[in-house]
Amino acid sequence: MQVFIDYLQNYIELTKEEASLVSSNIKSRNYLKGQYIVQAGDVCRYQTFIVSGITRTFYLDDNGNEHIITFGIENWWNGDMMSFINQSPADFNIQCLENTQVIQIAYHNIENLFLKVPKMERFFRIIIQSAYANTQKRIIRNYSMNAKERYHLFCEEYPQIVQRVPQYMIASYLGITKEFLSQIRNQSKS
Amino acid sequence: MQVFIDYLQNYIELTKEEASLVSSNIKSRNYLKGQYIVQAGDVCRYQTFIVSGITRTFYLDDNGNEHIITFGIENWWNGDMMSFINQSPADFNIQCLENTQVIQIAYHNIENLFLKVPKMERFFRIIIQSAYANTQKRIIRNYSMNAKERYHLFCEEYPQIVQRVPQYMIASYLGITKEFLSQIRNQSKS
DNA sequence: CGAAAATTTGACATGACTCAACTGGAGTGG
DNA sequence: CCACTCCAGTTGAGTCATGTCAAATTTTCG
Repeated sequence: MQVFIDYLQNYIELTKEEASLVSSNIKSRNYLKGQYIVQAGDVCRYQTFIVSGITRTFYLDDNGNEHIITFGIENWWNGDMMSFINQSPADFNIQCLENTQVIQIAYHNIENLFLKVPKMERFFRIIIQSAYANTQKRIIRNYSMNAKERYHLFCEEYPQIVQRVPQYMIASYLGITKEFLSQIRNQSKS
Repeated sequence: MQVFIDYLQNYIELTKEEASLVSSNIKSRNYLKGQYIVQAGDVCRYQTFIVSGITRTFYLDDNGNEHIITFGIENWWNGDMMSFINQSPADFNIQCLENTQVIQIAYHNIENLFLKVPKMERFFRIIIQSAYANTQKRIIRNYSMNAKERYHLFCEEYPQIVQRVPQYMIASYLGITKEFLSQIRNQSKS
């Protein structure tokens, strides 16, 4: 828990009472490799903060193809935002790719927490703002760069992820086939 | 101004005093067709709410190609989020495609407003949350649908936009060339 | 060691792009 | 009201980036 409070203090200042209010509204939980934090069709009941481990958020389209929307690593947030906001069935699956420890805030607790500690509202605004800005950046990259460029940029920006997840998932994240990624990697060697 | 206060009340309840605090921190402004609300390289000083008119937000890549990230119409927000948050030079341009009336909140006023009316913090969290969820949806669509499917979906979802902006801009938004969009439209007729 | 999972390889197919030429308004000015 | 230009949209030929499918190879891990 303390890890999480420390992390929060990077964004907002909490008094002792506020910190303990936060603590009483969160839960720690451990998932095994392969387990799901959210499954498409279920309601996403928590915002999930990753303490350790790694996750992937993916969408299964009508043709049965998986599309990875994002990975989650230490100190990142995860969750199907739409599903959480509206408490409606999730479109996405979130699966742990390693044993993963998380901190979770339940929907009914978060609203409660926002009332008692308005600073938390601020905190989430800040977090989501930058997640939003990053998604926009991603859209641009998909449009203005080719697959090879996107791959190399990804390797630079997220070396920790490249090392820890299978290549075919990176291909999926980049929006290309595993075969084509393989080809790209081959070219780069020469 | 009142239009904007009414709009806010859809999301949060404001007392008279709060409403007047909001009013005193916003400004109305009119832009002509072709004018820029934000230009890449400048700092984005405002969050901009569109009362009437239409805008496009686009990115100019290293090869000189424009990529439309989003359009903005009545009751939508606009702004380069990264630039606004960090008060750093903007990557994006926001241009009016018609004469456009907006409400703007300046960076220094918004922080001030958040302090005095914490509900506004809540309001922005909600707005940005759904903007974020929409961008994620867009990424999935780009990956799981081809150009023709994306075009038809766009026509269904945003008929108001299709009617009001030139075709080559829609092609740019969809991530394809104007020539290819033209071809798609031809196929669909038969 | 053996089976399953991940990656690679190669032949072929295709969606989407490029470039250049052409068409058809919508001003604009004489 | 005509001639001219400008801009958006269309058409077509050729090309390229990326996908598909199937088989071979390598890696992982029980």
